[in-house]
Amino acid sequence: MGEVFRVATYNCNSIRTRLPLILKWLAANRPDVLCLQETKVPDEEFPADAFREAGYHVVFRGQKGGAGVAIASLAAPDDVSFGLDDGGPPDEARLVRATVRGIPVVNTYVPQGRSPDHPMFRYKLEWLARLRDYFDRHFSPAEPLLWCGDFNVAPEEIDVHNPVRLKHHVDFHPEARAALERIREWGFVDVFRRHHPNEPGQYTFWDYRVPRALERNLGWRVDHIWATPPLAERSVDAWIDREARRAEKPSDHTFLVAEFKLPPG
Amino acid sequence: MGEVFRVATYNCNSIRTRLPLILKWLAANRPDVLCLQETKVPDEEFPADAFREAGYHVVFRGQKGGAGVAIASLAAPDDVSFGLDDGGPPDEARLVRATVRGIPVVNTYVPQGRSPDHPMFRYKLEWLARLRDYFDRHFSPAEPLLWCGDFNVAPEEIDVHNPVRLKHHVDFHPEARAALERIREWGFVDVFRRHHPNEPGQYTFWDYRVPRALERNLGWRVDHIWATPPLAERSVDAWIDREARRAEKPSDHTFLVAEFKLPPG
DNA sequence: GTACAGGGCG
DNA sequence: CGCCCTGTAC
Repeated sequence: MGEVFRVATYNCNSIRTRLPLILKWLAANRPDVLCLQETKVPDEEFPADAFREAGYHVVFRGQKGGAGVAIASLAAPDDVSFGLDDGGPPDEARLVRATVRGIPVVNTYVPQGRSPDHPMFRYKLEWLARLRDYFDRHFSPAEPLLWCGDFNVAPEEIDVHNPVRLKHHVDFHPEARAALERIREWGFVDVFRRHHPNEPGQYTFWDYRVPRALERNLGWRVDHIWATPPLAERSVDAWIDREARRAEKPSDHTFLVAEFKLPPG
Repeated sequence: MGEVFRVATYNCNSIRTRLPLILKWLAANRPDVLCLQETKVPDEEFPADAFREAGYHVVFRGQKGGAGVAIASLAAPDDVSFGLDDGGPPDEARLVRATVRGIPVVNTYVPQGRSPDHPMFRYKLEWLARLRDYFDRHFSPAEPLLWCGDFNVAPEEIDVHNPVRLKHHVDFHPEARAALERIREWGFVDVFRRHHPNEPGQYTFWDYRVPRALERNLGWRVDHIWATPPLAERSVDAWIDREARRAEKPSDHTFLVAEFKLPPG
């Protein structure tokens, strides 16, 4: 037989502002794991009690200047750690890792990069290279592993509403896409795309500044759930919950969800 | 015989932040007139629709740098005007006047004065002198008239929690009290005090910066409803609604309410 | 467009 | 303490 394992990722763009929406979504969807990015709170202000009252464990790492990541889970998480551990800047508010029901989950908020000529863009490319190394040092593509989060990269032309005009945007820049491709080659499957091959217009982010971006579907697919092959093969479905982007005070991103059929026990 | 006319005043300290609280209070209390101060919005951002949906007319004058006044009324207002009209700075965001059901209402947000040695304190004293002249030019103490608002003056020792220590505060300064007394002498009755003579500890403002000011009742009575004698004689009750200061996101002030029995018609 | 930080203010 | 503002980031 086997049990369903439901995973979701959401760039909440302030956990303070989005807490009611997240609690409602958790109650309605009850995922085994929810990965959050851009929580934008220092740890002492993270609303951990609200998650516990909703029946979730939660681990998190934030700071004052933005960023911030968290993993909420129905089962208690094991082997929790934060940041890249290669001797470079650990950037702990951008990476949290936890093992839930035996499955290692890495949740990242990849640096956005500001503009192609800004030092932050070099840092983004370097960060993705360091992340590939991180997977290589800690995991094997032959074993189950989940990588979730806001990757700040749209992998393919199909993943942006205007691939020509956006060619030099930091989230669709050839160098950013190549850096992401290096990680995919290490051994990941794009779980959403596995269930929706060649489907255009499937986005997880719509820029607040673009008028009526959601209605006109002028979006980007920059949030992802990727899995190593032994886990990806067990995926049964994946979807984007656009309704959450139509809520009262929505984030500019929305929820991405994937389901896996796990062996019993 | 006769109908009740209920008037309220509230320094909301940002109409944007306080709108939910105000709408709830209006629904529960249904005053004929609500005078608001420190709306802190330019006119194009005043939430007039929300008042209309609550069944209220509303007139208002605001600006970018703070201040801002409004009069909401169940009946349509007549003779609406803004500011002092004596050739000096009109300061329109500090005075709104409207006639409701035949009763002229002047709603003011008197300048606070910053400190006794600051030019703004001289401006405050001058403003109160100009206001006395304004009443003299437009009205007669022999006719009904209401003056409501944040006067930024506690008239008597009984109206502050520590009259000795606060002697030189701009809101209890002898010169400010004298300037207010000049207006009272023109022909006003302090309606709240008429119904609560010699009652200490009756305040409408508690400084945010004083820890647990409300619980310790370290307040000030600086918000007022004053009436000319023919109207004051018809007042039947007046009270301070401290509950609104215990709400979710309260202002540092609270609502002051007065009721009048008007002749039929 | 939305939310942060930091500074001014009462 | 909790508004305003300005500037910055995405």
